[in-house]
Amino acid sequence: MARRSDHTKEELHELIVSETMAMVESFGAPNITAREIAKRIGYTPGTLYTHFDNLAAILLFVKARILAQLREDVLAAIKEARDPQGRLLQMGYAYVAFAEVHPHWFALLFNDSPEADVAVPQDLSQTVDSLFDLVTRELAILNPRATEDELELGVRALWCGVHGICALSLGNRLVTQDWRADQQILKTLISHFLDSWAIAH
Amino acid sequence: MARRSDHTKEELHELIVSETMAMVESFGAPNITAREIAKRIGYTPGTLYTHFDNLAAILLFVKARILAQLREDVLAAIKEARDPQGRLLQMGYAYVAFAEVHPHWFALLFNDSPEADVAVPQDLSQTVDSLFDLVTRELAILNPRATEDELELGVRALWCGVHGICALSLGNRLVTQDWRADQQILKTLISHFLDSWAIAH
DNA sequence: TGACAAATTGAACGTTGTTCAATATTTTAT
DNA sequence: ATAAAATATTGAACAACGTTCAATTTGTCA
Repeated sequence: MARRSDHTKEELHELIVSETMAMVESFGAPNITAREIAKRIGYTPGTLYTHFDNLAAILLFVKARILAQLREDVLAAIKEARDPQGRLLQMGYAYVAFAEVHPHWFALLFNDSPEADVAVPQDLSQTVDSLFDLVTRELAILNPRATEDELELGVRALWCGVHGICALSLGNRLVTQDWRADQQILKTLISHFLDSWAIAH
Repeated sequence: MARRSDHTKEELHELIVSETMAMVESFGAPNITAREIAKRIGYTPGTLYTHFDNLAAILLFVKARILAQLREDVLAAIKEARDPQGRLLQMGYAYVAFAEVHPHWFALLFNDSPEADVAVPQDLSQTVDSLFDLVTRELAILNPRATEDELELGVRALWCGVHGICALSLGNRLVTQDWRADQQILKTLISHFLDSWAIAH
């Protein structure tokens, strides 16, 4: 059993969140138990509840970290190409790759309905916004005459499109089944969309 | 307590599945309990397990019904338009509308990872295949010169795109937030994709 | 009517998230 | 240094969960 001076409040918070994040990655959020988290960090379950309201609250912190990591991946992908089309394609690749390399993380981010009693922290919205801006910038270059509304619609349409590939290639094999050509699907989707986008209006 | 002669085996099977389906619609699959199902149909929990292997098995039957209903909605939508673009748009509308009218059904269909010990029945795959064919037909009309591989890629790209809108407009408001213009996003996505599709190759 | 088959029950098991009085430890005040 | 106050941690407990299964009830058929 752990001593009080083993970790400061902050260290323990960090310990819990990072351990949970690792557990989610390996066996998925639905299989996470408070008792297992506690055992792994060398404490008893009760301790978790002196630092967090409940399990959902812990997972919310994990969510924020996962999203931050996804953002980093997408940011890094931008440097892989010099033209807008290429950058958007690379960003899409990064997004899909993230979902396939860390399926459980991705599932936690998007499949879990948020608990009603826990508010979504600003962190999450801000990170999402910054990702939106990245896409918006490229779409604006490709079509300088697009209005703000058109841009917003375009970003969301493209984002949803890419996201759909991830969502369907995840655990549920109802649509993508064993086709496994997600990258080709991604290229098809983005190319056709951008083809028309660059000309339109 | 229920009598043996109250329902035949088939009636009880039907009773369980349809009651569960209604429960999923109103408060979501994760909040379904075996005890509550049993109470609602006037039996004890044990009875469920003489007709189904476990809760997941019941939900699998529910899944099949939900998918069948989604298929009917999409089928009905085809009659709403006379040209391929219009039909594809209507199908997309139907898909998105289904997700928004029955969010819990949709979530069960696509968010739930299938249990490892329960096999996906043919029912599901077949229904999905028939939906695929509907989209393929329209895309083939729009571009008669597309190869089979291109068609398959196109269908999946489009499907994923539409699905992404649903996935993101669901419980998780991380991306679509309160924008609520899913139909506009849908139209943007499909229009741009088809614009390029009809010309390309 | 009696024997057999089948359906249903209800108590039980192990596990879950969560709570909270009791305990152990550290910090502060004297 | 010692006592007192503050805080962290524990571990037992609770209700609810999915699931199992011996016991019981019910229906069927000879």
